[in-house]
Amino acid sequence: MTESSAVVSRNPTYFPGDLHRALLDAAALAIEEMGPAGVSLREVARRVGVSHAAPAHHFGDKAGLFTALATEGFELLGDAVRSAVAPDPHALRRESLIDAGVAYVHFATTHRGHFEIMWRGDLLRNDDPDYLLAGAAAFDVLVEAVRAHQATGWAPGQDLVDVTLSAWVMVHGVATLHNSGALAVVRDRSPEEVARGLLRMHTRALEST
Amino acid sequence: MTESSAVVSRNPTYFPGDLHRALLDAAALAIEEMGPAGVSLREVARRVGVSHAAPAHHFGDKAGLFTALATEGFELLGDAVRSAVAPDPHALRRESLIDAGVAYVHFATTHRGHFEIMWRGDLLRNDDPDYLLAGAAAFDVLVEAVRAHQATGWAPGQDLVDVTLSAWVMVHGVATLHNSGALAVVRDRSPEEVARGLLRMHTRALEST
DNA sequence: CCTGGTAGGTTGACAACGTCAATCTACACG
DNA sequence: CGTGTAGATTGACGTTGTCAACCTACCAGG
Repeated sequence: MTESSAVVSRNPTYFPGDLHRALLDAAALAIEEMGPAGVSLREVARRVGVSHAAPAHHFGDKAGLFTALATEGFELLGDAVRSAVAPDPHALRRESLIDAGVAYVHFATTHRGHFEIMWRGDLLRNDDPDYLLAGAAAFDVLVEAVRAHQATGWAPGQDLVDVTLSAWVMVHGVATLHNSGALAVVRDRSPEEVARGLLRMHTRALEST
Repeated sequence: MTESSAVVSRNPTYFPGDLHRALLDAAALAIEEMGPAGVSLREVARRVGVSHAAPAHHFGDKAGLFTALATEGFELLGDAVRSAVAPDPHALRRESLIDAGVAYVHFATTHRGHFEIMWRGDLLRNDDPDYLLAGAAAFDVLVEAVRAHQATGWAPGQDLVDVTLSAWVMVHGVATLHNSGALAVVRDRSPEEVARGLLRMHTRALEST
């Protein structure tokens, strides 16, 4: 321990562990702290402790890093919503849609680094196949939440995708307004509460249509 | 006409007309074309035909230009919603809230340059007094739209700000999802149509509560 | 041992960017 | 005619994204 207590590789060239992972984590944290516009590849490299060109080497370019982060964001978002909907897949509950929506908003507030980059087409390659696929998969999770809710007899006559779109628009509006600070100016309720209130109204409105 | 047909000032130092105005217009157009992240002060200056430092000279810095543009955006948005609500201020109509929301979405799609910058706190000074004031004024227009609707006997028991918040979240969700391209992936309906459907449901849900 | 080959990072360079101090220019006013 | 000043330019500096060239540790075959 003459040097320090940090784990240092004998090899100065090879990064100790998964640099890919470390870069994504650092990027997410940096976005959370400084906003997407304030993050540079060199800043991310500095945080991880590698050369300034290492991030570009791994992800092609800046858009590549952000695209990878956004893709991961969609996967995490899907996971979060899925586990909120179905703690037990066989127990149908009348709150599944509401819980899904609240989980969406909760993810947006607790994973700002990921969430903020997911919708910024000017910072990433929004025609990337993985990105598109992950986005579609996340939407499918929302559709499944509605289907589960509909299976309890709710809103039997409504088009599945239409109802999903309605709920999505609501929770996405809450999430983005909150993250831009606009929600706090008007009301000091938590975004999750606002979302829950909206979704309750939504489900009641379509109760037996 | 030895030179060209363009209107050229005899004076090379003074910009012919309102440079302030020209810079804002160029910035809005540039954002629409390249997204906020792709716009540089030098690019804006190039479009207008002035030196690279002229924009910063007028607006302090990049955040200053974007803040001014966002502030103008809130004013324009307020105007658009206001004139949609009350073509005749004495004619109470049951559609005033719906028209207001649709106008909100219509503005977002037809003024992307302004709308996209209005919510990006990392690119502007979101504690700027003018910016905050313009935002609050725009929200007040939404509140007035709800009040007008409520004056027809709709949703008499509901809190004014709460109902406004609900409608705002919906139309904002539609606007942002559309502008990020996500809406088109799921449904090919126009964002205005989606907003109208949502608001119709919203007004029916609270019809006599 | 040693001889390539390759994956993983580094280095150094370049143009473009935001910002700032210094400067210049045309006008207004005395 | 002289001087102040608002409006815009110039030139410089440090930072950024990107790219080509390079370097280093590891691996396989002889």
